[in-house]
Amino acid sequence: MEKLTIPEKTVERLPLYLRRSEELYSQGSESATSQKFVKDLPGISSAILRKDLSYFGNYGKKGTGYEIPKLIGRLREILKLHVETKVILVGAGNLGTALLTNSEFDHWGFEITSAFDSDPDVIGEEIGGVRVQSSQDLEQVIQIEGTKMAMLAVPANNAQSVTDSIVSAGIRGILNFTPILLEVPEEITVKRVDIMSKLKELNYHLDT
Amino acid sequence: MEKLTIPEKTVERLPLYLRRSEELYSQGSESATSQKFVKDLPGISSAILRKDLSYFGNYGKKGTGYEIPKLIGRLREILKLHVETKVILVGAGNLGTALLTNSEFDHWGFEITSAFDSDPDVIGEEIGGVRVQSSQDLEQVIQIEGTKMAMLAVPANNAQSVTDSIVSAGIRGILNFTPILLEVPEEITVKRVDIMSKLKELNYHLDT
DNA sequence: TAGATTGTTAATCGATTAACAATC
DNA sequence: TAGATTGTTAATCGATTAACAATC
Repeated sequence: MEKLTIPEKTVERLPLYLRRSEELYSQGSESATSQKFVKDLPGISSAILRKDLSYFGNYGKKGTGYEIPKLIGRLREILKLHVETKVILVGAGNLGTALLTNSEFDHWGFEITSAFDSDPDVIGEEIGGVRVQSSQDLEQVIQIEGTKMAMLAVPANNAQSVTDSIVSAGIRGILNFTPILLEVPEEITVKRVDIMSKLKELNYHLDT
Repeated sequence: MEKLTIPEKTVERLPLYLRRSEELYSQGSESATSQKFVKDLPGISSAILRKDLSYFGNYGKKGTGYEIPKLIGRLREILKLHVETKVILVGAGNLGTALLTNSEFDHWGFEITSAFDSDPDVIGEEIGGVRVQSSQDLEQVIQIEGTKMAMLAVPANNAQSVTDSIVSAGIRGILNFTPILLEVPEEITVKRVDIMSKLKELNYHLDT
């Protein structure tokens, strides 16, 4: 069977399409043309929207456009939002607390199953419905739960050692909120949330 | 005078190069070849590093590579880290607090000059050396300070109205931490910190 | 000098856009 | 049917890579 590979750029745009669909729907639109759809999505043309969607099937109606509720359903399927993916959080400081109390995870098919911290004052606290556990139990809990994804919101100086530990316990994907460039085996995927780089790009654009 | 435009992708990689340079330096390296430099920078080849750097001048030495301290200095110049750029923060909740107590801003040439919130319990508090002001004073403070950049860490339902207000007060670049797709005039630049999209991409890679 | 690596050119690759036949 | 827009092809554009002359 031939496996069609979806371009990386397309994968990156899909969540944006879902957000935009939900926005249009909440504004009362039942359908939208590709033109109307990409209005206010900077850098995305109607042609690219049509091409991106066409990788997954024929969702539009020639002459009229796309039915929003149907599109939302399809995008939620493609993005597998009906399956709950377990994620752990390491580091329950201010940022960790913001993540634990963020209601978006649920909407996007994620469940933060456990949170960890090394501060005795924080261990045992319940934040956003999750009880914070000791970092000492990290590896054990990952192995028991079988969790494959982790968010890393610890201080920079702990980032690499925590990474080594969660990777050896079975974590395969890491969302890294620290400024550290983590070293991991090549089969492990790391994505960074890099605020400073984003700010610098913004700054660069304002100057240009 | 001809203005050489730097590719967007190159601009995005520069902060990463600075981080990697500082990492190498802190590990005791005084110099590095392009090969050694891009080790552990996934998706970046030595050729692309050399090409990116060559847009700004000849920083390497043929036969030996790049001198790290010199490279750090050059990158800090290119990225204009010697100039302090003023940024305001709107929303001093958990995420806002994490930003206010993040020491990276200073290192990257940013100063959070003011923070705003609408919660009376938070207004007047000092967080990370910045006193939280009332959102009612937002426009006035922006105009007096002449700030051009803002970070938006407010609840989703306030995001668009706060945006309208800061844009009318003179803000030209926004780093958006909310899930809302902001509508702004086309001369205003918005960048998003989109955690759910990053998690979804990560998730997609683990499945594939 | 001999060995090594940069800076740069030309070739390749992939993604975006323009354009239009198919069709609702 | 007439008008409009999708889905898709071919052309364009831009970014990455391979390769090597220049040179430290």
